[in-house]
Amino acid sequence: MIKRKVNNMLALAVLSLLHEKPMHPYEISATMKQRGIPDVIKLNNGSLYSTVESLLKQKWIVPLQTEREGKHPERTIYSPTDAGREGFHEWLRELIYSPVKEYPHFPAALSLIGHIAPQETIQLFHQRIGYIQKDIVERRAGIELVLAKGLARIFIAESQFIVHQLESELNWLQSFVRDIKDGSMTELQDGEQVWKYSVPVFEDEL
Amino acid sequence: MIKRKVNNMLALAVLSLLHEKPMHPYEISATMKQRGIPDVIKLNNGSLYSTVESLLKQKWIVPLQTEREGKHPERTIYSPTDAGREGFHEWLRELIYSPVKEYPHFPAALSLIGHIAPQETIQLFHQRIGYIQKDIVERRAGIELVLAKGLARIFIAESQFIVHQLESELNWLQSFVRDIKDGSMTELQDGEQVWKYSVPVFEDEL
DNA sequence: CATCGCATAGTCCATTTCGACTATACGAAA
DNA sequence: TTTCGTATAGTCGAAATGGACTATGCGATG
Repeated sequence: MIKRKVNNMLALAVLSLLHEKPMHPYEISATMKQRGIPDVIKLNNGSLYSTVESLLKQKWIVPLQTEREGKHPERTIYSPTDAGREGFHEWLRELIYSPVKEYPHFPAALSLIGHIAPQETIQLFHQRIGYIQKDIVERRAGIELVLAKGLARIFIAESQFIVHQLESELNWLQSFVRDIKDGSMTELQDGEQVWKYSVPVFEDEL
Repeated sequence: MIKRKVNNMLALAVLSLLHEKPMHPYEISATMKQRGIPDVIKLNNGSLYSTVESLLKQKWIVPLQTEREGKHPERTIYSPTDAGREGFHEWLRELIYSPVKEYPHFPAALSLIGHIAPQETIQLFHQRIGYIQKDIVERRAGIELVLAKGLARIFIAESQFIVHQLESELNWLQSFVRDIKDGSMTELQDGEQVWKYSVPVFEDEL
């Protein structure tokens, strides 16, 4: 995995938009919102302007012109350089073919699940299941809407992927709840259901 | 979703360890490595010390004593406060029941897949499939090893979840490749396979 | 006709994060 | 005996991030 200087997804999105047409940062931001990019790439003002700054430093974009309208602040319109276009494509390819190490919160929390009693765990899982189900329904509706407008399937690849992964998570959550309930992971201690070998500390103490 | 002051997973892991026994930061780091925590929570030196600093500021931990050995730097041993223990449990519960908005790289890249030609996309997907398959095999082996040592299933919940999600991704990748190959998403243009409605820019230009 | 809210366009700065660096101790190899 | 690698324990500074803030224009609404 190459060590990239500019290495945040927002920069990738910026490049992809400038690829289409030169814009000033605010227009970039507006266009992103309109296209729903903030659903998959975190967007906020501060980061955007500082990202544009780094792209500039790396010479992946150049200011094309600056203009002003009324007494609004000056707007600088940027355009990608050849290096920027190439860098964008290579980066995008790499993101597709090579999985990146990431640290989602849920598995991290799962690794500490021993700190929560089995019965409460079941409750918490049920709540999560509810949220995920709702999310799936909403995303599916969004997909239907887009397809109804006649847009090509290529534009909803990411949504379909996300829904697919959510469904998979749902299945896992439900099967884990079943496993807790059937008692293979717990035992009775002083009239309470506890995990077998509850928390790592017990190993040290034995 | 509550706005937490200390809000990085490393802090959660620190609390979970101090929960077991007071330690100095270096011992925390070493214990984490030994337990494989860096697989699910990003660990690096700088972050660890600054995380401990914030936990201290929030009064979730307190220095218990400081000692020194030879001419090594002084070691400060920390212990969780009552607020720390409570905060830890509440935080952990919340992470289980409530899905957090996250921004994994792959869906972000997928949303820009229109910038890559269908044939190359197939190639890139095949590479990714290879990496994922390898990852699954390795993780499965790791799980077998842990179970062989007689550790309870509760300790590998996160690994099983991750493998489950990887398998799901694998299925999606393979089905997407099939969809590209069967031609429903592409069309012939000047003798080349291109996406139907290749890149958003074309819409504007029509 | 005043003002309320939203769109426009961006700045500022406190934290966080990350990686490189410092510096000692200590056993094994050359 | 020097030197090399590794473990111990942590510091430092550049860069990224996030959110609050500034300031104007402009249409709708009471």
